[in-house]
Amino acid sequence: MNHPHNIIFELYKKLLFEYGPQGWWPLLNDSGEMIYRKNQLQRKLSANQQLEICLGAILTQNTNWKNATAALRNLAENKKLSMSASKKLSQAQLAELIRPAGYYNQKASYIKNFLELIGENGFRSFEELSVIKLRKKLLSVKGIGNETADCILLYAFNKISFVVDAYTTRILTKMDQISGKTNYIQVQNIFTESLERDITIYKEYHGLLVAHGKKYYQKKPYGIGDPL
DNA sequence: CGCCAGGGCCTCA
DNA sequence: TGAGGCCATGGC
Repeated sequence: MNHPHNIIFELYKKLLFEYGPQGWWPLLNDSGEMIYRKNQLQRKLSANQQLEICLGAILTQNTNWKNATAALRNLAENKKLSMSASKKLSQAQLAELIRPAGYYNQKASYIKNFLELIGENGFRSFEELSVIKLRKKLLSVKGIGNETADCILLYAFNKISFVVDAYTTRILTKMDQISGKTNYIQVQNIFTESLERDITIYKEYHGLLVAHGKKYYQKKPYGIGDPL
């Protein structure tokens, strides 16, 4: 296998050494705390957990994860984190529950669109689709763009698709690997072409980039004090 | 007070 | 295709 950007795999190893396994995607426990599953990433998710990941991916769009968590907690406390219960909510009821996540009217609409795609048969009917086909279906939903689709693919459907977020772009820009006009797919390709096709690496790498990004790439100018 | 958070859509070139 | 405006709460 070719590794045109060895620096990408080198960065992964450095981040893993620095921060350790991240256990993404986090899930709510019964006490309403977000749990990162560092030692049981391989365990199969329940349908409700798959749904929680999908809704979390939409709720956290351009939004602090704490705010998205508060919205998910509202849904959980009201027993709405299941396909059947969530589909019974009106868009206005949904918007009220997810209010702390911000953009709540837009996101309520986006979530309704997503639930409509999944339909009555739930996630099972999608699991045999190729990652290409499922990605296209997700992108056809109004409210699901590249990053949200890849989060859902990777973490909810366990399909290999690298997630690129704002931190990823900032970190690679600082490393002179991309420029301001490198688009999403181009950044994603840099990772895909540089890494072995290992879903555990994909899951961990995105979590590690976020951990690193939160520490050094929040304030401008980005990357001040980054030791890597 | 201002800035921004684990984006995406629409409009207009 | 891509730049700019818009969506909104909560933390700091």
